[in-house]
Amino acid sequence: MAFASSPAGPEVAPPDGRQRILDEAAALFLERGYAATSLRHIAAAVGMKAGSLYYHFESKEALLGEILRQGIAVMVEAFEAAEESTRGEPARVRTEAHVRAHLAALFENGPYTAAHVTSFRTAPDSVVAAIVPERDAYEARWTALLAELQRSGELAAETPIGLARLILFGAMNASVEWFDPERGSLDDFASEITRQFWVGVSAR
Amino acid sequence: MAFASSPAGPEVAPPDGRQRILDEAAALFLERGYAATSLRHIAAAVGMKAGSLYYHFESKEALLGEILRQGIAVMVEAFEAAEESTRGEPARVRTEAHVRAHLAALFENGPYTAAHVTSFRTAPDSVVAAIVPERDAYEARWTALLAELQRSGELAAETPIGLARLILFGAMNASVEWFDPERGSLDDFASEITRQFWVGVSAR
DNA sequence: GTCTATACCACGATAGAC
DNA sequence: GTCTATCGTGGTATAGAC
Repeated sequence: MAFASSPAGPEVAPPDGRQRILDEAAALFLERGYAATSLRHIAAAVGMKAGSLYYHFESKEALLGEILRQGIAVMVEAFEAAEESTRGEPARVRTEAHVRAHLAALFENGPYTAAHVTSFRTAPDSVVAAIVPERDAYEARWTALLAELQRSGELAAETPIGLARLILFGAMNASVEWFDPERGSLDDFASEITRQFWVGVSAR
Repeated sequence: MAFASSPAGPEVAPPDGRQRILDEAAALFLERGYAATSLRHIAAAVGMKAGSLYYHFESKEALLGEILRQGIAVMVEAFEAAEESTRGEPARVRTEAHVRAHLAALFENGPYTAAHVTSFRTAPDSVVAAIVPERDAYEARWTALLAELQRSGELAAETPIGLARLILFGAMNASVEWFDPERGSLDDFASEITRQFWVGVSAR
């Protein structure tokens, strides 16, 4: 309804052409994996023939590269929004906001971030090499956040930041394998993962 | 040396035939993914031709199925060893032993468990269906362990067991993407992941 | 138990019409 | 911007010699 009754704005128009292909390809890469998804399959999902894809992308690898990059962009955007909305808040509140933002990137803002997380490890070397710097930059933001919380004395001084980030990322990213946003609340999930990360599971 | 100087026993002999193929295939599936690994590639790693693989396996999918099953078997064995060696110990000690056992399955007992973890999500439906019961059984053991620790009052009563298990599994399994057993100590890693799971990262 | 040879198919990619 | 048609390659799988 919003689309039919509102003037055609770039933010509500259904994606077409290039972006439409990326949307369908990201969803298929997420569901079946990059290597198992053929260009004919992607083209069929978009409603065109395989050869036509080459008007928009120079190769299947280039298509994957673009998806991986957009997956990072979505994460970075979510991170920055969490930064701004929680400046000056206590460490645990900020952490939960960032966890919620990362989960939103995985489950609420299109298939790009989830496709990135599931496809990165086995992506062709040349594709990986091109996006490693952007990935590192995102990870560095998290490391900086945790270091800041540690400096403020709210995060335990003995906790190794690098390992803590990897453990938290692991817990969050692995949820693409089992979390279904239709059946569970992302807010509740973000809250619980933050609670376990922050104070653990022991009775005290 | 152990091999050359000791009588040929089944436990030290290098694998041959069927198991040798499984070893190489599991390593390749782990490294490059199932769909991206061809039978010709596997055969070359073993030192034979692709057609010869069909003497040992009826299809590529059957080969994957066997690898996924062995991946579970390795986890189950490690779990049971941890059970027996820590009966009656405090909750945190038992938890750490089981975390260490799961990590050993991932990094020290061949590529089967790691290949399972990385290949399961995008494995063909028929292959997945056949091993789901065994997977569920392994997960049920962990759920039972955590429930027992909760009944004993050492694990917080308000912690949802199912979610705690998924978060812990996520943190452990995701480490196949970054942990290198040649560079880091698995004992230290198991200890730190258990500490974070158990008491969290907050300064208190 | 492994080989050679090959069938058959789907893949990524290109050329040129429209 | 999408189509049809096709190229060359490499995929899984099979048959039969050794």
